[in-house]
Amino acid sequence: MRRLLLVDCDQFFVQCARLADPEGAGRERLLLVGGTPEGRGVVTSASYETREFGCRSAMPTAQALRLCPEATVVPVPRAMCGVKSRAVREVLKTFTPLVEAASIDEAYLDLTGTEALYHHESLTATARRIQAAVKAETDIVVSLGGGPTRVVAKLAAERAKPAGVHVVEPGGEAEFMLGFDLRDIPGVGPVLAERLRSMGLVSVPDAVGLEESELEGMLGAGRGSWLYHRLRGRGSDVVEPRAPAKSISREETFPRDLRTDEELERELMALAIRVASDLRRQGLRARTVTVKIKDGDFRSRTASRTLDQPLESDRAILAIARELLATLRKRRRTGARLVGVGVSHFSTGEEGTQLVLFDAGDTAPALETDRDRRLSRAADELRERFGHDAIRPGRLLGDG
DNA sequence: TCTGGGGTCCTAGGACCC
DNA sequence: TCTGGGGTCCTAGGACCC
Repeated sequence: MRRLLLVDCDQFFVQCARLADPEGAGRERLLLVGGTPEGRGVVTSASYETREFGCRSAMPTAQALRLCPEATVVPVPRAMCGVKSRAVREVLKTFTPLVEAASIDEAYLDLTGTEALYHHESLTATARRIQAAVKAETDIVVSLGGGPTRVVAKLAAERAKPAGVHVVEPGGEAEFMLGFDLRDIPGVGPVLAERLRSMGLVSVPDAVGLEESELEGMLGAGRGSWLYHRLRGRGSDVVEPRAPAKSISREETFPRDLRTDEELERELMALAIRVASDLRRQGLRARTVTVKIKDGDFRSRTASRTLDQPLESDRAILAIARELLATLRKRRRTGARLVGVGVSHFSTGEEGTQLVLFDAGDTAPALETDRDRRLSRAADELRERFGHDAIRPGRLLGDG
């Protein structure tokens, strides 16, 4: 039986916004982070005070403002969020080497085997010391949940908020789970929750009496068995460092739907260049390029292409992206609210070079040449020295 | 008043190879 | 000449998380 903790920052973006601007956002009790009053953005984090009015994260900001007209809206303080996220993680690492950053504001800790080190204090006592240390060293308020599995630790942290600690003792998982709705279980989203509700199942007690085979019959073997164990607080208890990223993508929702191919291509270019430069900054090349479009009616479509040769240059990645956008637009040409570009199937720069060497005898022309790569790297250097606006797309792409 | 941006994982069908 | 099964890769879509 493992001893896991989930450390979760309370209203993380709100805390960061207040720390970033003590005289402004720092004085606002009714604070919404993310989006704008007029635009299409949503709330990333709503202060506890605005939640009294019904404001929630992921809610359109305009809607949140109608619920709470006195609220102040500020943009996500990205830099401060990065600084505080890393700072919190550093504090956590002083308690155990087994720290898994699950997201920007959450981390799992495995304290199994630290009992002697911590003089056999309770997990609750350790959690309180961690909470105090994080506050003292980073000024960030966290809540902690403890339990033998990740799902139990996660739900315990929800129960602990705000600024609390809740530890579920070994053997107490099943009973603890009875206090939740199915929708609260991580992995049960809106779609599955609605499907369960249509079968008369809303809370954990509604479903916990069903046999595993019954749930499998209702949801399919995989999901049914998965849910059967989740209902009892069973699941993974593995805490390990996050694997390296598998994809990089950038997307943008426009203030108004774009109707023409020309407008969309212009946005696509900016996004492709951002993706490509982020890719190079991480020393990677990518074999797959994906373009995503979300039409005005919210239908989302993707097109992707995987190549033998891994790419890193602005020119090559944009060329593929353009082709994919044309495919999507040919299939359905209607107003688009969003376009996005992503890359995946990474190799490191070194591996990429190897592959290109092997392909040297191939008759197919290389999609990306050394000249493309040199141009892109030169653009990276200019950006580094003079800022993002120093580069004009024409020059950057080598056709100017 | 509609509904962000950055990710991960899963599924399912078809191509292709052995 | 007809038949098949398994494994892997690719593509598209979608659920889900924070």
